[in-house]
Amino acid sequence: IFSFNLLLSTVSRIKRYKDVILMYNKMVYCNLLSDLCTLNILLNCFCNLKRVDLGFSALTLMLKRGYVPDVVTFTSLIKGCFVAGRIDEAIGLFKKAINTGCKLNARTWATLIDGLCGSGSYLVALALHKEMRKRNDVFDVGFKPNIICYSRIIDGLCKEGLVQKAKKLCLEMKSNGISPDVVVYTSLIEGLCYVGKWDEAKGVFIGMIDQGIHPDVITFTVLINDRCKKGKTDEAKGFIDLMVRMGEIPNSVTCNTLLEGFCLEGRIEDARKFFDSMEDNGYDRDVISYSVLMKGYCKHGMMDDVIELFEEMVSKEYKPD
RNA sequence: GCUAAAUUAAGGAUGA
Repeated sequence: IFSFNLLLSTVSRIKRYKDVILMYNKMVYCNLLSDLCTLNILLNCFCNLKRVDLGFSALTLMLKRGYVPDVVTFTSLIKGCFVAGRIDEAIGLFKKAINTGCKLNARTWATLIDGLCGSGSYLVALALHKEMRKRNDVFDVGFKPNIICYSRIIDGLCKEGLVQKAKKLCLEMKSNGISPDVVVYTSLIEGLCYVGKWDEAKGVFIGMIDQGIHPDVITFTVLINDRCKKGKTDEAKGFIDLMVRMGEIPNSVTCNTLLEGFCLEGRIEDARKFFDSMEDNGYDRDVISYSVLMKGYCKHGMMDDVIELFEEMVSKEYKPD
């Protein structure tokens, strides 16, 4: 059976889930007795085929055969529930796993956070996180969120405008010995910008540099985006200069953001100047660069320029989207 | 001891 499991897992890993099921059926036909591992592979295939219902059937079979579902079983089923949009059931399974004494690992937790954040249930994720922390203080249930898990929740909270909660979670993370990285800092900066706390955002930016965390192109783009949306495009331009001095090269997203800023301020000439300078500086352009500038021209009724720009875009083999 | 939850995994930015 080990050999068969190895075969099935290999086929499963290359995503040929249906073939796994066919092979499994042949095994049954040949009276080969499967074990828990085989059933886990099978169950996972059902879940990945968006058939959690069949996944649960596999679970039933497992129980009927006297096997005790393990971490792998639960993790697969949780993922399957999310794939099928059955969020409440995913949470229910997670709790059931803990209550039945099944020791969950970092991966199970990551799967749950991934599913919750992926469906926008950030507050649910936070509540579960808190609950798990409490539980783990009483009895070790294997709850050890890594920086990715923290980061997803922190970012989600920031996007909901709940920076205070995000900051608190970040402090908790630190107290657990995990230092915030560039992604976490960037999320917090974006969250602060989102609620209009620019000074505090700038403070975090300076703070991260003090901590030796180098802001990257995304960090700068977040700052630039905020300044642009607040009508402070010159200040935004200043950040482009700063990032270059700090060794970060603006990418197309960074440039598009500033381009949009100029357009929003009605400074179409400056937008064009910057657009041209992008080429000179070797900064990347993409379809969005053209779209943004064309939108600017449209708003000013400069239709000839729009057409000219569009033709230039097509001639440079940028595909209109 | 070998096989299972894609650990070559999973988190942050721009226009429409």
